[in-house]
This record gives sequence, structure tokens and C-alpha cells, in this order.
Amino acid sequence: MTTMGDVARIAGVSASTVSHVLNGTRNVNAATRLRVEAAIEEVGYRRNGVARSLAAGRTHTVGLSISALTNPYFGSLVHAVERALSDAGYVLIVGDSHDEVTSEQRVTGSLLDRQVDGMIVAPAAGSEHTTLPEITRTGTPLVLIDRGVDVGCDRVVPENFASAKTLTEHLLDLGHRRVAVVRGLAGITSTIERFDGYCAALSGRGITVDPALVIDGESSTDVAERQVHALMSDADRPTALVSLNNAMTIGTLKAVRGLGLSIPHDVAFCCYDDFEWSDLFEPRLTAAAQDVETIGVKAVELLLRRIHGDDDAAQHIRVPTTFHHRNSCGCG
Amino acid sequence: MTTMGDVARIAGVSASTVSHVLNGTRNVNAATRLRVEAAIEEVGYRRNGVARSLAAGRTHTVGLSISALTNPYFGSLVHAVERALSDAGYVLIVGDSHDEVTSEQRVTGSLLDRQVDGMIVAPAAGSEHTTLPEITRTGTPLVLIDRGVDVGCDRVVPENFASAKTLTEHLLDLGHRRVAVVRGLAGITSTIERFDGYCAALSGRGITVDPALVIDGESSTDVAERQVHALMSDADRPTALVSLNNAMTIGTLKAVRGLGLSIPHDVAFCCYDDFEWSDLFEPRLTAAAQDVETIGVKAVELLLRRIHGDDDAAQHIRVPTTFHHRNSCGCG
DNA sequence: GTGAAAGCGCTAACAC
DNA sequence: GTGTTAGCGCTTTCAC
Repeated sequence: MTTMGDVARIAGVSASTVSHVLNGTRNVNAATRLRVEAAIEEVGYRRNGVARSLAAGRTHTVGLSISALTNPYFGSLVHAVERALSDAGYVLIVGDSHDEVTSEQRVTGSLLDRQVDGMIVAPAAGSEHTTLPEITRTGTPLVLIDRGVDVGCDRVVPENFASAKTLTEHLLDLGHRRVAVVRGLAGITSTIERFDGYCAALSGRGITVDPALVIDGESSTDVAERQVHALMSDADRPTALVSLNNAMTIGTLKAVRGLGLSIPHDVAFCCYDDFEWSDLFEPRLTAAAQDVETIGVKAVELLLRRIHGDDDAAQHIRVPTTFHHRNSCGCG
Repeated sequence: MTTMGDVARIAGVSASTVSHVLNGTRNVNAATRLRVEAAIEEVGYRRNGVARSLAAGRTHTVGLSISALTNPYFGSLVHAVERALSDAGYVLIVGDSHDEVTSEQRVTGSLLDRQVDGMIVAPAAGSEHTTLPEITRTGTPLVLIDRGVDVGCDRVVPENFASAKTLTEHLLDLGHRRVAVVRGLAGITSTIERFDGYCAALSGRGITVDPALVIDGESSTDVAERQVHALMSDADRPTALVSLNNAMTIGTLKAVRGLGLSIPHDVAFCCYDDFEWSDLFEPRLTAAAQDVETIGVKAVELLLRRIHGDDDAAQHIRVPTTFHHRNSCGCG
């Protein structure tokens, strides 16, 4: 491997000069610079980022801890984060938390060991007592995404309550009185807030929440399918269904179809989260679309600000959803 | 920041002993180990991975260069790769090549600078003359995925030719004679091989390829939608359509629906790549499903073998697709 | 405008 | 079973 010393020798300068031409950190005589650049070219020199990071104390690396399994938005989120980071000269290390604190700690521990300059975490349930304090203790800038947890750091999460409320109210407005809900993984704020939105819509109309109509889909396609199948097999089944995230929507749709029921004729349907194919589906899905792209970009923005030394009060950003009124609800 | 020296001092041992208990690299007296562990616990010591990497000459890091834009499988691929790597104690750095050599070089250059122990690349068109040689020159283990390029290194790619041929033949078997094809990004092997499969199916039946029925979808949803729209607006439109990847399938379906045409009644349809919702769609999509999961896992397997010093001849793995016979083709 | 030298925090001979 | 020591390849004061 060729080092900076090799380049320096060939160019007839000191290593520090090579370093400075590489980094533009001080004025270098044009002729000297040229000699250095020629030498670099000649030996095909490539700087060692590890040594650089050790000496400089910064790695220009950011870690992302997320659960791929329960987050079908994984792709677009990672994509948005990667792009924003890359534009700022950082690289992204991804780790899968499996939505479980033990693996989350393994992931974030490994990121911390690697001296990431900052971290973006979609916290698993229980994370506020384990992983998160561990991170903040190191002083590593941290921003939470997807789910909010109160640990006094920046976070950017989707609008949950109002969106779920709107979805439910829409069904209520169409005359439905028995509206079932498929709810996500227990213990995470998005599940809680969306479910609260559902409840608020009902009470706003003087309807009490019927526990029999509350299904725990655990943010899983399979679980949702099983549970919805059971519920809809009942003679006394609901006339409308709200699914609170994309994975469960697929399960719900499978169950409904498996039963030979038709949407919206036999059961009206609205869902939180949109799909690329929502418009292609028959019937087209009425949905609250989350803006993952923005969530990723904003998270990076906040993080970079912290990395660059900003220490204002923690910011809490809510990214609004878009209501796509199509016809699975029974309209149009 | 607390260092190994601090821990050593507190435990009353040398730094090297601390290093050895941390890494299990030599026998340490049980009592000594306990003292060290207590000291580590006491100060909340966490090893500095950067220093470690510099001294050890390995980073336990692998880079992945891929195009998220044209690869809707991004999520599952990254997920599979991350999991396999994580199981082996490695972390993953992802970079987006945008399917364009310039950004690809930026990405891989940055990965090389960071001294990744190995690299997985889904090469952009033209990569064999730029990026790839640059990587191999550094001696960094490299495995290609998704598209094969002949640079003498390991690769794992999907079955393309036979799958596309099967799809086309199926349509031909159903009596179609005017079968159009929506073809991917020019210059990459998957596009070429799949298109060859289409051509082979036709010639096998004595049909010559009609250039008017060959659409360039450029692996893009929008382009495919526009082009299919144009083609299908024609009075003399084809009676069947084959789309050669998932992004273009969505565009194709949008175009067909936009024209008020029905599948398979007005036009029969088969596609390369499957979706989670293929079974939910009306009609259910007949498709050749790629096994991205396996591609990712195999790629990591090959890479780790190289990283661990194996230098056998380059391996070329083809991962078979699964033919899902549903009813967009006109059957059932 | 340029160089010398002291680290950054760790690993791994090597010696005992 | 443990300590000493010499780097790993770079950045960055400090001096000239």
C-alpha cells in the first residue's frame, strides 16, 4: 500500500504538505501543488480514511438503526437518507434492529464503536431505557425517526393521530357504525397515536370503541391476515375496516379476498400508508400517505446541524400525511 | 473519551492485557480478567473501532454500491445483505450509484478510501472500464450482483434468458402472434439477456421480431407508461405484452388502465419480477419471480470467502427465478 | 510557503 | 501469564 509518505518523497516535499494539498487546508505554492498532484497520480495514491479519521477525530460516517422487517418503507427511507448524507460528504452505515432492543443494542453498539459522527434511530419498544441513553451518554448526536420517544433529542415523525382520525371519520361519514381497526405493534408511539386517532373519531360521533372490533395486527402482514380473517368470518362482522400501516393492509386485503368478500361492497376500507400501486388496485385504495422521503431528509438535516455543533433545544418535527381519496371507502 | 490506557491504569495492568481480554486473543488469568472487566464497566469504556482498524488493518466493513432508483428490490436486497453480514460481524455501508458511472466512481472511491474489507457492486453500464478496474487494482475483494460483467471476479445474478423466454412462450402458446416487449435500461446484461430470451421465444416459433413491438422502457416506470401508452393507442396494437422488470410493469399497467383497456381481455400480460401484491391485483399477475434474498446472501457468502483469503477461480452463480402462473396471461 | 514532530487509540510482535 | 514497544497512516500544532 502506498502512503502519504511515499507521495511526499516522490514529490520532494513533506507529508504535511501532501496532506494540505489533499485537504486544501492551507496555501500551497502552485508549483509544489502540481508536483504533489503528479506524484499522487503517478503512484495511484489513495488516502487511508481510517488513519485520517483517527487523527482527525471525525469519521464522516452516520449510522442508521432501523427495522426492515416491519418497515416496508425501508427502501425509500434508506434511499432518502443516503442521498442527503452523500450530498454532504458523509456515508451511511445501516443496521437492522429487528424492532427488538437486544439486537438494537448490538447494532447501535457497533455503530458507536465505529465512531460514527451521528446516528439516526427508529427506536424499538423499550429503547428509551436501554439503547437511547447509551447513545446519548457518548455524546453522539442522535435523531429519532418514525417513532417519538421522550429522551430529549431531535426527532422527526409522521402525523399519526389526525390522519387516522380522518380515515375513520370518513368511514363514519359514509354511515358506517361498526368500523373495525387493525392496529400495529404494541408499545410504539405510531401505533398508539394512530389508534388514539381512531378512538377519537368514534367518540366524536358518540360511538364507544368495541373491543371486539380492535384487531392487533402487530404490524405484520401474516398476523393481520389471520386476525382479519377471523373477524370477518363472523356473522356479525363490521361493515368497514381501517388498517393502520402498509404491512397490515396487505394482510387485510388478502384476508378479505380469501373470504370472497368484496371491497367496498361487503366492507369499506381505508388505510394509513400508501403504495405505489394504490391507484392500480381494484378498488383504488383510499389512504393517508406518509412522506418518508421528507422524514429522511429532515432527519439528516437535523443531524448534520448537531454534528456541526449546534446545541439548541431539541426539535420535534411532524411530517404531515396526504389524504388520497379513492374508492375503497365506497365513494366514487 | 476514555481509552484503553485509562482502563489499564484502573485495573492495574498494561494496555495490551486489556486489549487481549477484549479480543480474547490470549490467555488471561481469571482474576486479572475480572479486574479488567470491572474497570471497563466502571468507566463505561467502549473500544475505538477506528484505532482498532488502523492498527489491525481490517475494518470489518463491507461496501455496497447499487442503484436504488432503478432497483425496486433495493429494500430486500439491502436487508438480506445486511443480515448476512451482521451475522458474520461485519457492517454494511451503502452507496447509491444512480446507475451512472460517475456517481458510481464517487461511491466506490469513498468506500475504498474507508478501507472496506470487501465490496458488493451492482455495476452501472460502462463500469467495466472505470470503476471495476479501479477496485480490483486495490486488491479489495469484489463481488458483482444483479448484472454480470466480465472482469474476472465473482458474481451472482438472476436467471434472465430462460425466464424471459418462458414468459414469452407462454403467451405464444396461448395463440398470440403480436407480442410486444418492454425492455430495460440499455447496456446492462439483465436487459440484454432478458430481451434475448424474448427474441429466442419468437424465433423458436418462426416469428420474426417486429421492431415496432419492442419498447424501450429504460427500466423506468414513467418511460414505460409513456411508451406503452403510445403503442397501445395504435389501432394495430399487439394482443400481448411482456414487461421485463418491476418498475416498468407498474408503468405498463398504468398505461393500459389509462387507456381503459382490460387485461387479459384486451391484452394478455406477463412480467419478469414479482410483487408482494401480485396475487392481490386484478387480474393476478403471471410473473417470473426473482429471488433477491438468495442473491444477497450468496453474494455475501462469496465475498466473505474472499475476505478470508480464498483465491480460487471466480465463481459465477445464477439464481433461478420462479414462474408464477396466475391469470393476467389469460389463463384460469 | 513549508517542514518536523507529536500524537490519535489501538494491535501484535517480542521479551520475560 | 503479562508488560514493553514499535508501529498503523494520517492531521495539526509549532517553528522557521
